[in-house]
Amino acid sequence: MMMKNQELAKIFSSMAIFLKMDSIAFRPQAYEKAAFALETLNQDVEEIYQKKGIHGLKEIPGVGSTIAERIEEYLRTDKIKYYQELKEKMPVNLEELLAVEGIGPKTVKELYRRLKIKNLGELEKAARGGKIRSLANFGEKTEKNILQSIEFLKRGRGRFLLGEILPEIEEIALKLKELKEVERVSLAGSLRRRQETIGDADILVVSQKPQPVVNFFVTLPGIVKIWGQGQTKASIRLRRGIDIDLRIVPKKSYGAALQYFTGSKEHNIMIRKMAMEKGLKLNEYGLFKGPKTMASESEEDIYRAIGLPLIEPELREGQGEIEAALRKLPGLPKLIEYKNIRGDLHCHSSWDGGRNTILEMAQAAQQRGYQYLGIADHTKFLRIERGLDERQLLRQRKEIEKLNAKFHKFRILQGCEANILNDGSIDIKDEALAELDFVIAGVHSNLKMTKEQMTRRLIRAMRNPHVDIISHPTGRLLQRRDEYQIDLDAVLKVAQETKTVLEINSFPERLDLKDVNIRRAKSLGIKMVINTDSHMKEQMRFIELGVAQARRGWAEKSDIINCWPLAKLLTFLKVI
DNA sequence: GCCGTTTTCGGCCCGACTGTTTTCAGTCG
Repeated sequence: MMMKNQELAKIFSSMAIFLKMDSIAFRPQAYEKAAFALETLNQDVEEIYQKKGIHGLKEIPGVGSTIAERIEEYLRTDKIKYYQELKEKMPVNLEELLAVEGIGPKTVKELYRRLKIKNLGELEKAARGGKIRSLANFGEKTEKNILQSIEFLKRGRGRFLLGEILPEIEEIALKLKELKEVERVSLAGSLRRRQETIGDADILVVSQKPQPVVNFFVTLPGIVKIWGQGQTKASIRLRRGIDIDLRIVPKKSYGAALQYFTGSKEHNIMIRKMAMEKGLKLNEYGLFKGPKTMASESEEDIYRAIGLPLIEPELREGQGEIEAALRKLPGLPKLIEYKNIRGDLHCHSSWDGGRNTILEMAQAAQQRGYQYLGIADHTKFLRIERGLDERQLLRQRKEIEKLNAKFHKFRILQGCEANILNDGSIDIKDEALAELDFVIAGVHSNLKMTKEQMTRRLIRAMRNPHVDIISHPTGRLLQRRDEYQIDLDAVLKVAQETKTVLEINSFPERLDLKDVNIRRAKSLGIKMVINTDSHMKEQMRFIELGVAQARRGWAEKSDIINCWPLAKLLTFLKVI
């Protein structure tokens, strides 16, 4: 989807790096900005060009006449001459070499000029052969560091799922909190913004005595490498491969530091610019007017002094949040909060092979403070998941009714997660679907259809009057499988028309819908539901990942049907 | 190379740490 956007973004980032090699000022940032704009654009650059030509391209922020011409050149000839020239001058595998910790554009250039190093393999060979230490401004230590970084790279570094990293880092944060020198601990960076995958973790600590905190941090169990340690910061790698950066600041600059280290980079550049326009200087120690501190202790103070309301971390992606904050209407959304969830409408039970009985799942839901639980077991097409048929659904209904009779102020709703077959029909008869409190339908088979077929398949399912919710609508699995081919615009349009609810599936590798699609759905007034898809009661905690994704998608509690009071939900689902 | 309710020219975010140097450049976030 939107291939040319991504291709161009990659080319422009590479060009920025080539320009940095030659210490060219500012032009690299211009290319980086254009790359970011293209990467995050939700329109196809090809389409823009077809419809509005080069003027349309220039409307993209960060794209001026020169870059617009280069985009045009690429769309027409599949090449950019200037880029080819830069590449010929320096025919190296940038992506590979820059992935090595401590190697930047200048080093790549020097290594190529002196040793003709073009890729990771050649770099490793040179380092092993002791060739690097002989270069001017390189030494033994640099050579050793390069070798070690390569080792780490080979062992498969990459990004980690939010869901697997968040609990681990929160545990470390707790340990830090217990130190007597520590006054406050907060996660920062992409973890605090709850990005779906995390490159490395940032922890911010408030302390008057930083040294003991650093010492404690670099001796945590499970550390395989200390990247560096200073007076106020340290950086380590844990055995499982995640890097953690720790920063320690005095209380008075906590807000400024938190704002600074939460990012994103794009958001912060815009904030800093706004500060400058007001004659202020913003850094991680505070917001200053000359020698005078205007704000520093809390993020809220900083934003206010710049003329903005506090912007929630999940929104700080440079995707229009500052513009929205400056607007009166519609302004910033009042984001859904973690405590707004009143129930989970997609949990499996032992009926379809889940680990826990309906009662156990219901008890777990009650412990979470929920008012209701939706049991949505697989249906018969999915034999491998022991999917239920019409008769089993009827028997399950009896069990649920019995359980419900015993509850006070809690209710189990019976649904199912039915299968959308190839032609868009549902694998359970309409009469049986009509008996259920709600129906989730999802695609679980034949995922590799063409875009037209898959779109038609989903649309037909949504037009079934019994179908209330579409589960994991785009089918992606993070780091494993792409979304299936669908025309999402067409699907959203039908969801809007049929009032079909789209799921925000909270499973760590799903998070589907994802943030940008949640935002698109919301803008069309489409309702969503945050579900965990739990196959055992322990997985119900994944709900916080779904809420995080919803917040990143600018969702408010009115957009999410399982934040509504039960009565309103039941009316919506047409349960009597 | 982009951008403009201060500007069509002159600005463009900033500090800590490291390793190599003897005063600083490169990298990172």
